[in-house]
Amino acid sequence: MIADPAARRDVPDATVARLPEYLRALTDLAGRGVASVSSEELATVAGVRSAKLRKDLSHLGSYGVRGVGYEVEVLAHEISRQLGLAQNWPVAIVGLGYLGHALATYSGFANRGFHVVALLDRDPEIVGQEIAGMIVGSVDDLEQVVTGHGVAIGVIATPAASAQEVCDRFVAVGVRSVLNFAPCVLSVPQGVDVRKVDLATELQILAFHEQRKTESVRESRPLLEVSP
Amino acid sequence: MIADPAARRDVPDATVARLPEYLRALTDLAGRGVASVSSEELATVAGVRSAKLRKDLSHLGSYGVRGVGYEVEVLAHEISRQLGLAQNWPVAIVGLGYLGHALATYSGFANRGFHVVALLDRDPEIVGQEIAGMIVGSVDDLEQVVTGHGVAIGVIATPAASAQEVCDRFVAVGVRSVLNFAPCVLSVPQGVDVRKVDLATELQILAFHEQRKTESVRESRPLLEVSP
DNA sequence: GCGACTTTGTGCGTGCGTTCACAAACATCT
DNA sequence: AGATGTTTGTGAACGCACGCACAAAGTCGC
Repeated sequence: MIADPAARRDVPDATVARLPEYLRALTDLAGRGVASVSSEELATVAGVRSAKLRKDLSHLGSYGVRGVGYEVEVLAHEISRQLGLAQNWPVAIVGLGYLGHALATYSGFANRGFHVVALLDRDPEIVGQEIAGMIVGSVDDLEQVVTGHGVAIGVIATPAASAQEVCDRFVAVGVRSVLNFAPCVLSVPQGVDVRKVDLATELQILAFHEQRKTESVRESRPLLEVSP
Repeated sequence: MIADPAARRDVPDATVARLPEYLRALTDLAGRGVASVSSEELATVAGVRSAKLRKDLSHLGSYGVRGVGYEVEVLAHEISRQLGLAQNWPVAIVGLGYLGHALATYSGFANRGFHVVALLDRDPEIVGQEIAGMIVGSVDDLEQVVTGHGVAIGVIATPAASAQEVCDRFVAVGVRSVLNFAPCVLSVPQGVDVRKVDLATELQILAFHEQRKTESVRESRPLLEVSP
């Protein structure tokens, strides 16, 4: 029963996006001493429907036992492996404003297979400072730092104006995965993955729905102006 | 030609999620003095296909001119209005670690219709500090602050262990939109929207694809061990 | 060992989102 | 005014993802 070769390819993007949440839920359970879970229980903890969870997991292989459920440790290890968290990814963070600062000190990275090996900034005021036990280097040394540490993932937390330039330099020295916190679109050659996180975007989506809610309240009570 | 009533309902979620990016692109263009854009140009700046952009905008109404394009100012204003950014949303941030700190000082909020009216923390060391021109209050006063300022959107930047409790208290005093940065699932009653941002999740998704890339490289060059 | 029960893994129908391709609508030039 | 060119808005086809519902596969009790 070799599950890997068949499942190795073709994991849907939507599934990949949920794997980290499953892993987090499993880690939680393991920490509470739970040894085995059903898809129903795990789905509740992860905030999805059980059918969706089972279909997602089926793309990784067959790691459950019918009539019983999943072994927490085994499943967590398997998801971890498939996500590539077995190896330790060297990460470089460019831009150490408040956000970069938060990222550098975020323990969620180290705990999950990521190792921040370099902090870089352009501002001479910030270069030389110690943040999270590391000395902030100059962005001038980006190429040297990336190749020296074998950085695989670049994190951009600079203002939008500098983001494309930093990205280009990352790509030029072989970085093929970029996490962008700057509010702008980065153009990259094929083969390079960019994921974008914009804090304001999320608030705006919430505002849209919030407005709809308050509008529907107003509609149920018609305005005086339109009444005869 | 009344576009609103027909378009007012049924804006697909996928479209709503892209509106902030369109707005950002338009603001960029306006700042550069551009008065009019075609869907092709705007799509490039926003990082999508022109057909998708046009279909998205069609859900808001008909604000373009065939043969010409869109007026930047008009379209930006319309998207702004539909997103609910015309009004100023009072936001409260709970949890002022590095991340909360970054959120409090993030200018992207104030620029886009959001007004941070309260910062709250549990740690007596942090309560009383001045951050981004505001004094951090105690989380004990959450109910009073929320009702006093009419907070509509609550931002949770606490550790996972405290997130659900803070969320419950938000909901109890009428907050129906929550932005959650804690790595956990929040359970809320129907009618309350929760959006979650997990910094580690994005890195893990990148790691997954990064691993696939390096694997496929290894496959094209077979390992020595399996060669005879 | 066998029946009853539990839970996984999955085939199938449905709905949503994206892309294509084109007609409608406007501007411009002659 | 008519012809030509450009760009929007949208109908239609396609593909992906989700949820349902159930057979397959295991456990447990007797």
